[in-house]
Amino acid sequence: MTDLADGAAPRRARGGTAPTIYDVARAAGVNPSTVSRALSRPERVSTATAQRIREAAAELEFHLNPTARALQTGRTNTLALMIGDITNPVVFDIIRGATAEAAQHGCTLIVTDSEESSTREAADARRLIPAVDGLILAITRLADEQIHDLARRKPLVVVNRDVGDRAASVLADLDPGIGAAVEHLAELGHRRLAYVPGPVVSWISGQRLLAIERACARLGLDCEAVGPRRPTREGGAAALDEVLATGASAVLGYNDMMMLGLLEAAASRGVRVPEQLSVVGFDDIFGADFASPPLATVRMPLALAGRRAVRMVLGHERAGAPLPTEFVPRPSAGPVAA
Amino acid sequence: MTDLADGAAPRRARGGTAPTIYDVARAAGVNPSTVSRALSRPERVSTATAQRIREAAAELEFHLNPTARALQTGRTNTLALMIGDITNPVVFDIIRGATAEAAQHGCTLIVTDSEESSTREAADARRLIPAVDGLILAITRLADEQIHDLARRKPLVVVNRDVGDRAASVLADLDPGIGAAVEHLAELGHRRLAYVPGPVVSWISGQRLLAIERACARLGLDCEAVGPRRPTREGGAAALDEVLATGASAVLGYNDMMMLGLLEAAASRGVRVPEQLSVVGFDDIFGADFASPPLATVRMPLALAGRRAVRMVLGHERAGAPLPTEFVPRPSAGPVAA
DNA sequence: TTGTATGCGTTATCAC
DNA sequence: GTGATAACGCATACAA
Repeated sequence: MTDLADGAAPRRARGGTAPTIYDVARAAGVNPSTVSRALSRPERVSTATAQRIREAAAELEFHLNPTARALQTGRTNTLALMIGDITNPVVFDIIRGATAEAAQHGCTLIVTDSEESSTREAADARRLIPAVDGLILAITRLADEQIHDLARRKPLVVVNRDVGDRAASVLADLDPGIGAAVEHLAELGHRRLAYVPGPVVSWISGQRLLAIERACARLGLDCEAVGPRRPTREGGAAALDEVLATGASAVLGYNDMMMLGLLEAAASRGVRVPEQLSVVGFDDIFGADFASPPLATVRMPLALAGRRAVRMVLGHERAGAPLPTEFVPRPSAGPVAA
Repeated sequence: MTDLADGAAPRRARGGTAPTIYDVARAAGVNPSTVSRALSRPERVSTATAQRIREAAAELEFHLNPTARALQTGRTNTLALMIGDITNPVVFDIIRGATAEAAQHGCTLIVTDSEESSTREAADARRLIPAVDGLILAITRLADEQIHDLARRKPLVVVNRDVGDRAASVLADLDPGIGAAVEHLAELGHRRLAYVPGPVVSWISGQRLLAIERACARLGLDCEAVGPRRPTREGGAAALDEVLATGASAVLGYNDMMMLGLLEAAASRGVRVPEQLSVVGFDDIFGADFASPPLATVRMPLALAGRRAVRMVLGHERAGAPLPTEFVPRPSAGPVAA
């Protein structure tokens, strides 16, 4: 079978470098191309030689060189997950779902953080695109046209943003979650709502407002949007005054981060939640459940979105129905004061 | 932009495939090897031809194929950052620091999540190691020997764990932060502390206890460790009874996640913090500052740790002094009841 | 079923 | 300073 090695260590045909299929071929007494077949297309090789080759490979601790394979096949088994701002807790679940799904397909995931810079995001995309089989964009700052250009070169999926029919996207159906949230507020006696938008350029922020307005129209509530804010705790805190000025008894915010900030501002200024103001966020990020008071929120299945994005970019799934959102009632949404 | 060859679009020498240095060479009227030099080693080419080549490359929208380059040079300009559990918020600062530093060096970062499985971590490492220039292990579940094996094949840095002199690591100096925390508790009148360890296998958990014991010895306090727990909110919540049973007036936990859980358990059971029990965590994760009450904690500069890990694995920095930790006082640590 | 020959796109080693 | 040519390690038509 194998020559006697002079130790427990696998014998390396050549110095410190990793063994190649040539080394395996020599050890197994076959041609290198047979080794390649045995490892990539086992069904095209007799079971006997396949067995011999596997043993030789194991003995040598051989592993296919992914770079060489990629150069030949054009496929890298690698996906890029481009994150606009990795400090945003919503991406945690997306990353987790995506890495898990990618692993199931034998794919590795490259995660980039653009630190909110569209310039950097564009540069990373250009650099990465020849080295990956597909791109997933989460919280992208790129313009629709830039996204379309990328999508012409490699499979591309955008999470949580509709960029038209020239690029695929994983979207959420906001109505179930937002509908339930507004219904809940209506049942608690609220009649007048405020919405704190995120960045004006955010497509999803606009969608959230539209869904809120649909629900309000259906249930006969008023809704007023205040000035847009940065999607941060500071932005939410800064919005408190304006929200109170609207006379609304409940506020919905672009995301949890902002409402967490608004909650802090309310506490430090003696505005009681939910007695004086009910608060509802979006995303159900880490911390929403143990904020004080715990933050009611509308969430979408982000890990599922990450998984679906991977399946779509790999061509294993076509764009399906939007993912359902869900309302999570918590103490920050309470009855309107008598 | 259109794909029409005779439009304003860059002319593609061949069909849909990306242009190569051969295409650039033909367009610039030079040899392919000169193109390669002009792009990788501009100083070895006359400025005139370099200029011509750059123009031709730009015209063709040419980009070096990183796969082919990697096959030839053996360098991929890629690092793997292997995360033991990506749901742990501490890793996000590490990821952020590492991605930023890697970007500065023109390196891309592959992030993996082992989902707490050492088997999977080992498999990912074996699969990735031929495709990267180095490995960074954060929250690794691998045994020291496995780590040493990997370190023999590629540069490797472990974050927050000492694996001896056979692999590099980025460590924290726990004494400043823990010393300040214990001093703070002592000044508040505490005399008896409890420590809730994380997993018994966790090297860093043991280190934290040792540092606490050093500080207690110095300041004349008592410290008792209770049974180890899972490093989760559930684990921390489950430890509450045992902590109270020790008679300690203050508890330090392996990490913030656990102490956040303990805080919740205390609230739901009517144990007032800090009046009946002061609580101190580790890591200063997202949410620690707005928990109720806000959680005092000891933090290390995790983003800096990520940056340093990248520099070390790239060979740009040798292991330096441990990174300093810092105590962050917050209301969960208060005066001992009279 | 297996072996032969060639190409993937780049860099490296020579010549010139 | 530039050109020709051989690797890098694998996959794949094609021949046997």
